[in-house]
Amino acid sequence: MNKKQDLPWDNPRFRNWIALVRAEKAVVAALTKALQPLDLKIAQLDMLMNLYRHPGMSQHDLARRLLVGRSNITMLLPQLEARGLITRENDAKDKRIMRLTLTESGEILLMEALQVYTTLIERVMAQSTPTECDRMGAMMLRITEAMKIE
Amino acid sequence: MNKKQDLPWDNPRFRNWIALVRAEKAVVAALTKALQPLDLKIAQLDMLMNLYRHPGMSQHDLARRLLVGRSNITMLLPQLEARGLITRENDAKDKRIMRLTLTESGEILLMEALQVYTTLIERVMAQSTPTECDRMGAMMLRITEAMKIE
DNA sequence: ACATGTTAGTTCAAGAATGAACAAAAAACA
DNA sequence: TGTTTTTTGTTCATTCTTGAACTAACATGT
Repeated sequence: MNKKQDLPWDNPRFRNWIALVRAEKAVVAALTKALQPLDLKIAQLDMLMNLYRHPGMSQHDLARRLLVGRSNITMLLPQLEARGLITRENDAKDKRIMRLTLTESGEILLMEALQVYTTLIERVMAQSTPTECDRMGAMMLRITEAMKIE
Repeated sequence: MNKKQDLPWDNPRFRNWIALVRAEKAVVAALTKALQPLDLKIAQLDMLMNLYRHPGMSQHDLARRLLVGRSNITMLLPQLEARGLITRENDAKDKRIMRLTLTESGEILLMEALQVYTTLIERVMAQSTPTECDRMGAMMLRITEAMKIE
């Protein structure tokens, strides 16, 4: 076993993956900072975004969509509820389910946050041509699919 | 202000970014699971990798390279030290600095972990041609650079 | 030499995320 | 109907991560 040759740093594919991870971290850090004036965490923004697109969602669905545990949702939602950004109502038919919806002020804050988000992403994606960007996006969808299998 | 038109979901660039985030999460989840038999967390693997490439690194340098706080390093290193994977020695000249190095068993474990890591990344990157993969990697480097400025 | 400032590492309190165990409600099925 | 299983959400203990405050050691400048 030739050690040197097996080292992943010499592998272009590996280096490209590392580059992706670092880029993602850098953008997440920038987004975190950019959202501070709105007093919003990324996890909170993710929740608001999902509730905007799917009003009346249950906590379980929200957790699945965000790829987090149900308990995490239970812990984080009260913050948003206390700020009046969302409402939690019991489902009429199924008393286990909590139906989540954005309030008006929640929607307003979301729109502000999305403005911040898109501005940042524009800057990120301005680093490549639209074609290149689309190609990357398609590649990422394939990767996500590949990870689901086995 | 046309609301519908401004929604980021209609923006291809935005969708591509979301795809990247989801792919990264999926791969991280897969890697976390793949490393379980070795009883290694990703954060620990990152540390071992860096110590392998830069023996005698200080904790501060390690923190900067991993983009985490210094205190995080302080909290996590004792685990690796207790398992005999690394050593921490005071620098001879500057008594503030702790010099970190991999032990032999640390290096052995690292090699096993790298095998797991590279196998996974091969599967990830097999989703695209080498050219496409390189293009993506270059794009990520540009993004990282763009995030550093301002 | 001495005062000031900077750097390396630690400690601590707080927030976020996880998974296991649990209660209540609903669904499946005999 | 009555029993069992599944689903939804909560609670709890644990781990990870952060940022601020702190100590010790070094550096700078007068």
